[in-house]
Amino acid sequence: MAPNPLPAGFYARDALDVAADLLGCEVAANGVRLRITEVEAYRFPGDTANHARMGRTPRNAPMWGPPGHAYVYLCYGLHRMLNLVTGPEGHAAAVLVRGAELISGEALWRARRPDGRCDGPGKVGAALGIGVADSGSPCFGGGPIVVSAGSPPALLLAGPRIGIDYAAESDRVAPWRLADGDSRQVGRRRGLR
DNA sequence: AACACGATGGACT
DNA sequence: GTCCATCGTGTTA
Repeated sequence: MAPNPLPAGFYARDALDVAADLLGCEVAANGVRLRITEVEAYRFPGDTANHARMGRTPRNAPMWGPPGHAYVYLCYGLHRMLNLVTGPEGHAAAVLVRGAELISGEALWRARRPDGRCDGPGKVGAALGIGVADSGSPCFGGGPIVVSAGSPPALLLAGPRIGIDYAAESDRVAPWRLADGDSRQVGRRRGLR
């Protein structure tokens, strides 16, 4: 029997623990394969930065569904952001993929990211060529986005999240953004340690 | 039906 | 550091 590509319990734990496990994992879509270098946990309940904080809506519906699925949304009318849904069904937590390094698919990567940068969530979405139509699809086989095991970082950094000024102070300062300290594909290093 | 705004990125000072 | 493109979404009326 083939090993389950989704490790038992991998997505049944707190989003912050899953975020740490996702660092170094690989994500592939539309001909490009990347290694995840920066992530951000959106916990549930009680996280005032979480898109699901006000309850279920058509957009955030995948967050309330089973773990191991994608939640993709359009930000600022321009950027497609990739999240991986965590926790059991009904637990609307997710991990935002904020940065990644190229593994393969260089031609497409160059076409989508001419400057070679992939140190922000909108850039990751662009590099993978994903769209909101991919929201809700499975991420461990059978879907357009596939996540698999990779090489974990030797140096793990943690720091406050970015771009959530609307959230409560406690949620803004919480070190729920994680990064591979040895990677160049990491956004604002300010606050990471 | 109208409206305010964003889990950003890129250009610019 | 500042400015703002761009449009789907959620809220309010």
